[in-house]
Amino acid sequence: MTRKKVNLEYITNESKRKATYKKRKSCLLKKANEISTLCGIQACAIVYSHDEPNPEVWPSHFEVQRVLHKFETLPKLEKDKKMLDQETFLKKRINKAREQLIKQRNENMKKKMDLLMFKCLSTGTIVDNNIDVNCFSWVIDETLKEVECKRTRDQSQGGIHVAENGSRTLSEEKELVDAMLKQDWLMDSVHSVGNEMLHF
Amino acid sequence: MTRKKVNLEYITNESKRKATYKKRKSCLLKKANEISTLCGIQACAIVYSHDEPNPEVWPSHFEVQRVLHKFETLPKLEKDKKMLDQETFLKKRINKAREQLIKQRNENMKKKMDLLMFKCLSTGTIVDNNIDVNCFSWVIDETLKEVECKRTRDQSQGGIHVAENGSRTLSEEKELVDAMLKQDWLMDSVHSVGNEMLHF
DNA sequence: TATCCTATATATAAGGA
DNA sequence: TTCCTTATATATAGGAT
Repeated sequence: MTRKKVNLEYITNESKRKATYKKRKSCLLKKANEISTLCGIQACAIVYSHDEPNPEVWPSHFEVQRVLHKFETLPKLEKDKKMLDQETFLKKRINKAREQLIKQRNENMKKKMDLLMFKCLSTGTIVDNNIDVNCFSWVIDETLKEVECKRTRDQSQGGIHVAENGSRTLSEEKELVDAMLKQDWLMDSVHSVGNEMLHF
Repeated sequence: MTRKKVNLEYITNESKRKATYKKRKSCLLKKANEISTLCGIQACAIVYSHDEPNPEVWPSHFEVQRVLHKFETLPKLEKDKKMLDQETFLKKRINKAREQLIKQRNENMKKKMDLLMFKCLSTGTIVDNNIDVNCFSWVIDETLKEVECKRTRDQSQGGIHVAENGSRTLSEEKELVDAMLKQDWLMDSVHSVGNEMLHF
């Protein structure tokens, strides 16, 4: 996921896949070690490689067995509850992503309107006919309020400043949406929620 | 490990520990998902939190059980072999670190000698009495060879160039060694190898 | 193949809101 | 508490060796 943003999908090139496997396995086990030490918890990981019948385990076979035993002896009811873990996990991710998207759309709309407003001010004409007039006038009102507010507070003339808020451009937003729709593991895993994604 | 380089040790502050746990667990499971998808392998992770009797699992309870079953039914002999996994893993890390250290010591020695040599050339006297004369003269010989070689190849005069090879300074090397000795999880886990570390 | 390098993408500790 | 933000530390893809 560097030098090039890699898609989350099976790597067909074998040597590339193996190289990725090695690096990532190493880091994964390191991370497992870190969370276990830092937070003082029990954890284990089991990772199978393609060409070996035996998995690589962390932190040790013995410890894995200990954790597994604990896991296996959970009451059945608890187990059923835990069956939903992945779905819950993914739902959370999706909801978060959706909220971020909405937030950014709003930011972009605001930015677009701001831009349009200043164009109008400088050219004296409406440049774009495809605008939501209500929204546009709302932005203008808000901007006027801000200006008035600032003027009152400062008791000074200061010009109109457009906040540099780091919001994304429209093309960046499009990329974000595309990227989200490509998240197969989100899509495939939670069908009920996945369908909603299409309405983004 | 950002804003401040965090030591790999139990976080005593409870709220901080919980926050770290949540973040890291999320990332760990994400990573598990990624390696599984990218490399098309089976993997699972089980993480216990302090305040919950049930662990968080990835990718699902069902899949975890499938992987576990595969794991549990390994022939006993194979299991014993796998008992050594963590030790093997750590040994590899230690060996790699040791090799890097040796390499850098050599580079530093060479650099030191280079520096000394040019000081001698410019001042006309030996500045440092605590040198390994054999090593020093070897470096001089090597340098002379390089110069001769270059001259022969280029048939041009070109001055003596010291390669900018990015090797570390002596104080940086010391920091590296200190950092290595602080790696508790390396030290504590492999006693037999750990003792050798002290002789670095 | 294995290792090293390095430009980017991610993860994440602190510090607010 | 949970969510954001931001400055840094890590992870890691693609190349070079």
